[in-house]
Amino acid sequence: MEEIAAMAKVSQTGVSFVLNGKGAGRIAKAKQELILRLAREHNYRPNAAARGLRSRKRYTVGVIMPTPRSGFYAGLVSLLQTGLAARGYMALFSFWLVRDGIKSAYDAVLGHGVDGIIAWDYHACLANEKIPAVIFADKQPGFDAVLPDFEAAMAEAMDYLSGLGHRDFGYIGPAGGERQRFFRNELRRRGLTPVPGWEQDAAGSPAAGFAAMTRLLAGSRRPSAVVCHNDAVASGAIFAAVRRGLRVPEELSLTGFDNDPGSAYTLPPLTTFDAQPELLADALIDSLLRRLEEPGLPERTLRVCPKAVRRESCAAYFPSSQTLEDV
Amino acid sequence: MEEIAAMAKVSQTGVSFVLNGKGAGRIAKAKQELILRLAREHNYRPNAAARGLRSRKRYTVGVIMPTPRSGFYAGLVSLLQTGLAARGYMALFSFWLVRDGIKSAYDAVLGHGVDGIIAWDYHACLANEKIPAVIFADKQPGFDAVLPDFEAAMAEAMDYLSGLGHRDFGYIGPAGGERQRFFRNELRRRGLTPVPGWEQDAAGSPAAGFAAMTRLLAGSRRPSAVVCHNDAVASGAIFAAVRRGLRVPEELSLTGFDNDPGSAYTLPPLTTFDAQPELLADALIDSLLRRLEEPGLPERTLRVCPKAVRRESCAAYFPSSQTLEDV
DNA sequence: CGTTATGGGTAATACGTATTACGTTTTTCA
DNA sequence: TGAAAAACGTAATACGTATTACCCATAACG
Repeated sequence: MEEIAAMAKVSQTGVSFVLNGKGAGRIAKAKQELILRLAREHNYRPNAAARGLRSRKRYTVGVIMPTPRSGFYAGLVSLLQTGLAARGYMALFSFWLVRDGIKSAYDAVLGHGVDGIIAWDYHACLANEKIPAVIFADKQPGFDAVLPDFEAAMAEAMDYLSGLGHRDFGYIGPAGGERQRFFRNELRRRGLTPVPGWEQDAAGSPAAGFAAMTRLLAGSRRPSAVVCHNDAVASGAIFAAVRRGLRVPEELSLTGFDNDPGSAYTLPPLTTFDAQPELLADALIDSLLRRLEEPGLPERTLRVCPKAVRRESCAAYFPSSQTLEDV
Repeated sequence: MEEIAAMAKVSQTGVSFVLNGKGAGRIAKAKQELILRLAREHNYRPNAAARGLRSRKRYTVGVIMPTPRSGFYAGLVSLLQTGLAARGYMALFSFWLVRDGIKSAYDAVLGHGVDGIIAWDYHACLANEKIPAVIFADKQPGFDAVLPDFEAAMAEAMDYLSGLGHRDFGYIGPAGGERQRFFRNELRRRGLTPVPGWEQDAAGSPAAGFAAMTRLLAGSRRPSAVVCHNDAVASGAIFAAVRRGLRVPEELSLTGFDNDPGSAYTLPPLTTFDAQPELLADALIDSLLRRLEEPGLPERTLRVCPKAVRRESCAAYFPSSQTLEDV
């Protein structure tokens, strides 16, 4: 910057003003253009560290989320990065694998200095550090939030399956998770009770889904429809069912969540709920930047309702599926 | 830092020395411990901008890569981030969607100030900016590189299929890409010539694979084995073939690349080549950090050979698959 | 004509850290 | 005992930018 100042025969101050668009009424028009041209030709790039030090804006936001494994999560990562970049911000991702790694994920991001944070689920760190944050898929008083409305989606899934005649429902997904709770609510609303063995624990991978469905099918009776936590789990579950000799969807209906890019090409193609990652990413970015620009704003919670994508993994209730012996 | 200095009754200088482990012989043992304790209790975090400004080390590396869409790429992203974090660095990802977006991807990263760059393919920017870099899947004189050995993997794939009796080979993947070149080399080595229509263009998504296989099968003759650019493409291709009424692998054998987390649960499970993302990520990180620490080192190229994963998508050559009429 | 605005410009400073160059006192050791 | 080394410590400065507080000259205005 000093060099450009010397070449244009002005002070460093002048160059700073011009490059930040505050030259009006301070530096002559002609000189402004000269400076801009020189900066471009020598492709000058302001030193982000110095700028950040002086103005306490880093143009950087931390994104703290679970380790991405599926195409769906990959898409979210890229949407966040590109969306943030489009608004002049850099995304600093920090992934946690297990829940107790969260603290260090926060440390990595905070140690590097960020203007704000996008976080998956709430974590106590957020309260201690007083840093602008928006929380994804969780609501905490005092923080903005973006919530995929899984409750509504679960209701829609169960309504759909009920409409097809199903009454024997299974669930595969993380035990104790939010979606499992919604699943049970829907059972209750229909006057049904959870059947032990028809709910199987599975982290969000195809392998876990495979294992869970295998366990589920080991029982003497089985449900006619299984709701899966996400598409990754569902793909493993379908595989397990088919390998067990079941016809999907004729003998077993399945649904997923997310609308993973691959879920249209499983056999059969998966009926699922598009989480609308573009909307989610937009909502997260907008919520955070809005708060960065205007800190005093009242809390805001945005809800994005997953959109049903009906494909071929659900069929009308098929009586003989009641017991394995019937098949 | 000044505050800690005041509390410990030393100068800021002293605190700086102690916190950077250079207190020996300068600050009394007891005071060192006091300072460390105070820093911990008030959970002091050095200002990264100031530190970066002063010492011209940002502990930051830029990762410039194509937009991740599959689980495989998601894994790579997370491996790079966590691997870098484990060595004290922060990853700044910048994704490009189409090739001409590469420039701005570089700009985003360079504008934020990074110590080094991990880049997918070589790009002219790298030569202009004189910044330490390691290139993935491409070799450029003057730069370190990490190369997945797709040439060897392709040879192994074709040897395997040849061993099963196949001689009519198709290929689905980006036209003009490196892997297509290797595919043709392997054809030539066997005295075969490419059949127009048996090579179909497809970017790396299941949807593209589906479309490509659909086009391929529209011809009057079809290959008995199709090599796919990656698992995402292969999953779409399998789907297209099965929907067309072909039995996989009995009537059509397929292979993929990458060993995507989902590829073990397609129907049938995909025979593929594990790119060994852990090794790749390690190699990239190690290559770059080594150069950051010791700039004068000679160029280094690391090769990682994908490992065959034989599952069920390939079968012995089946004569009647020669023409669609036979089926 | 005196006053005020406007155009054009700079010097000085602060941001928070790491490092260099200096001190002073105490210990070691020949 | 005297000199050198070690222990303990600080003041000053530089990193590159943004901003404040100034300055002077000329134009506009009552």
